Amino acid sequence: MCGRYSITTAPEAMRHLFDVETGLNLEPRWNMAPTQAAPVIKLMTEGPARGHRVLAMMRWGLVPSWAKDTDIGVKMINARAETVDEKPAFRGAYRYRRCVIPADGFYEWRTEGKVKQPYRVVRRDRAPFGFAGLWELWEGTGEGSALETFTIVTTDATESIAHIHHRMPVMLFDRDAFATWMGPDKDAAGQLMLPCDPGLVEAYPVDRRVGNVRNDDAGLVEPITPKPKPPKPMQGSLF
DNA sequence: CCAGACGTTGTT
DNA sequence: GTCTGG
DNA sequence: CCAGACGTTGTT
DNA sequence: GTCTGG
Repeated sequence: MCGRYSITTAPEAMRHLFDVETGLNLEPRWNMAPTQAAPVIKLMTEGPARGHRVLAMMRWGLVPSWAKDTDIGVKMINARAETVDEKPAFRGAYRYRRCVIPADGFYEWRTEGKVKQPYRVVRRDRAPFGFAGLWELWEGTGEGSALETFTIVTTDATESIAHIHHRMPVMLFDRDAFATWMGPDKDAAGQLMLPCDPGLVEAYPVDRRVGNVRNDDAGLVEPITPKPKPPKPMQGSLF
């Protein structure tokens, strides 16, 4: 699945790749976590700019419009591609509010013996990409409580990373895919919800510090070389 | 009809 | 074990 | 997703 | 809001 990712791409490169203007001052994020505000590309749904692409900061964890409070969002950080067209929590967003979340890697944890080892999944060419996402507007009760939130669509893991984890986010690799995903044709968008070509991605182990959301620095994306096990002390004496 | 859920992952 | 915070 | 808390009373 | 369970 996808519960942590990175987006360190320079704003200028993001504007170019996603064809969207932004006045936002985007700092690199090596450790984006649920409930945090992340840059998301959507189409304006109303007003004179209707249909235009915009980059907005949204909270990760979709809060449906009918929710009494925003707590439910924590449980909605991912949406299964297989059921996104049916589930009450996602159906409306899937039909009308598909979005693209800029990223340049995501993290998956694998339990290895006693430790949970994090891996970072990236494109083999190290280029940024987009996650297929859905967004919602939650207006709450009072004035000024409006909140935009998003979720990341997941599918089966592609073969090259399946040894780490059996699910992965739906990845969009180029401008055509971004346009189709956000476009009006729901069924065309649905065709994109597949595991990616295994040749396009790879995974490598990273520092376990990424587990703590308070850590957010460039060291988190550096490959680590697994520590060799300390040699066992000699049992008995040879002499 | 009303009440209550509405989600995913991983593990057993 | 389960919930909350980030 | 993981990490870290998980509680109350009274006193300062 | 809308679906499911009873």
